[in-house]
Amino acid sequence: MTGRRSPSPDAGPARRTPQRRAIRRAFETAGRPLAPEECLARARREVPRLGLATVYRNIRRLVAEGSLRTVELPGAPARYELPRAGHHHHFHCRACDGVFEVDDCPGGFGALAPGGFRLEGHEVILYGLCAGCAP
Amino acid sequence: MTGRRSPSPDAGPARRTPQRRAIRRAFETAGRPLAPEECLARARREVPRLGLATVYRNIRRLVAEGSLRTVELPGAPARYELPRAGHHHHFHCRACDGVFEVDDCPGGFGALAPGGFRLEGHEVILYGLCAGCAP
DNA sequence: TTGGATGCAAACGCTTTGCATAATT
DNA sequence: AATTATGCAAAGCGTTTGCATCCAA
Repeated sequence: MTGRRSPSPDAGPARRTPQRRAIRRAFETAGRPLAPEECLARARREVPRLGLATVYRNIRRLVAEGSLRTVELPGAPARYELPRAGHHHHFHCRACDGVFEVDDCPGGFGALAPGGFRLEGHEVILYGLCAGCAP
Repeated sequence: MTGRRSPSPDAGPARRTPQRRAIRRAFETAGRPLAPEECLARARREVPRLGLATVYRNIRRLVAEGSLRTVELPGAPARYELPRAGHHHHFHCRACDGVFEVDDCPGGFGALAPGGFRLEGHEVILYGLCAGCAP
């Protein structure tokens, strides 16, 4: 046996708490990837005393469980989204800072990698103005 | 007139210091984008007492001058590279964490943006193993 | 009752800034 | 001599962790 009990991490089966419900609901109702702070703001509508640390802990757990997926962005805090069907990318609005799903992928990356490099994956991020911010 | 003298920022014409020389040389000899810490390590070979803050300040100034370009990456500290000719993207090695230039671009992003969105730019990051790390 | 979950605050890693000192022009 | 540049340490920002308390099972 390990001999050393888990330090404090949320290891066992998840318990049903109002915080968890509110956090999960924030993602379900957003319809787009959320940053932790955005998730906090939304979830606080249900649980006003909710703390940011709780949001981070739950996001981490949901990601580990596969109920949430991490969306890493260049030069911006990560967003988190509910897992969707196919391979897709994201659009980052320069005005409202919102992130939106983009269903498709141009493909054709195989030829880009320099000789001797092994290509294992890719990321595409589109920038501009979302429908709500475009004039 | 402004009436208030510059707070402390490096505003005037750049002076020639050994630190600056070493920092610029770090990028010139690297042949690939560098993170601030990588730049520090390289520049310290010439100026051992060089401080990290000095590296950050000089990088910021070089970027403002256009002598250096920022390479932002998802979930990783930004790199900085000497400005090259055409539009290009980057390859991020999962093993050594190094970043390398990729000369081409697949294009074809125009069709991806959702309806009503205004596409203004894009970023592509390739992942895998660089020539030095590939088996 | 009991171990996981929460909230608050402190700690962290990366980056920026304040300030006294060192160095360039 | 006048100022900018440097180095160090402290502050900021987003994220994680420690800990006493709270609560679901």
